[in-house]
Amino acid sequence: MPELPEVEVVRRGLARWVTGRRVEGVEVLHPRPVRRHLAGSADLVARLLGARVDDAVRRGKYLWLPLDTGEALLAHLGMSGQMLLQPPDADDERHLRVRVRFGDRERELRFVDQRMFGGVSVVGLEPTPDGLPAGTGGEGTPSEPVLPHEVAHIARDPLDPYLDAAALTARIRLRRTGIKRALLDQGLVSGVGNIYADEALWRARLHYARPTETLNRPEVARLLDAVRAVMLEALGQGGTSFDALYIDVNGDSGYFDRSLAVYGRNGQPCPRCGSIVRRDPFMNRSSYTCPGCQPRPRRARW
DNA sequence: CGAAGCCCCTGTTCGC
DNA sequence: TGCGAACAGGGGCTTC
Repeated sequence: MPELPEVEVVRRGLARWVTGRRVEGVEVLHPRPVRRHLAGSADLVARLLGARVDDAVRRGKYLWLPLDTGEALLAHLGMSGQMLLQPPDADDERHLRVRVRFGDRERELRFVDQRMFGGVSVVGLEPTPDGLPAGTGGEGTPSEPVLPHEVAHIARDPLDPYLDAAALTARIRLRRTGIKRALLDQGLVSGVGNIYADEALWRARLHYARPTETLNRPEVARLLDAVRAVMLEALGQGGTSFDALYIDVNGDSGYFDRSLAVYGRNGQPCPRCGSIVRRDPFMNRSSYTCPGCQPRPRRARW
């Protein structure tokens, strides 16, 4: 799925366009992507009609549009979700699931999702436990200190200015698991998926199966710096796109895939030491490592 | 509480 | 060419 940088690219595109616009029409074309809206699609439509969008906010891979009704349109892109801003006369996409029309008729918001792991719902907002802004919003302005209940269990992400890095480091070191599993745990730190986990581990020269309790504080700090750095670089290049499944609100691909050191580069040389990158099965997925830079620890855990 | 496995979907690619 | 298996960037839920 799109990970943090890709979702942030989408958030920025939405913030620029939909903020201040009022919903005039909503069409749900498939029930599955609205399954998390338990009251049903008719209720979802009713709550959106006439509402004005006030912002676009993101925490980790979750994205929501606060409305002037006090609720928010919550979205998760899952593995293949897209938020597109299209001219209303553009042909419907093959996997178009939800359409939101605005008063001005210039563009409409389309939720497109092939695999339908993602979805949208209309949710209430509640105060953040710490009273701090919930995540990344606006045009450089902090978001309001409220977030959807559905996002309350999601930790702050590496690009969140209010992330407590010292506390996160301590929590990681208290875990009893492999470091990559910890990185992928959205309740510990959010926004990191398979691609950026592998890239950050490579940059920090750590193997994915390093037991968390064997990492010292500087090692964890180095890893978190690497996560931040790789995400910022990806953001600067519009995110990572392997195919047409991840694109921004205008349908354009990012090009960070050209900068990936190990992810998806099985059999190719490590850009740092030349060793051949390997792919290992990991949690029903894959992990890519450089055997030279990231030797497997004697005591491995995953 | 934390850790780990299962499952939800569709489409493409790969190997036989 | 045909077909089944493997695989694809996630996360909620259940169980232990």
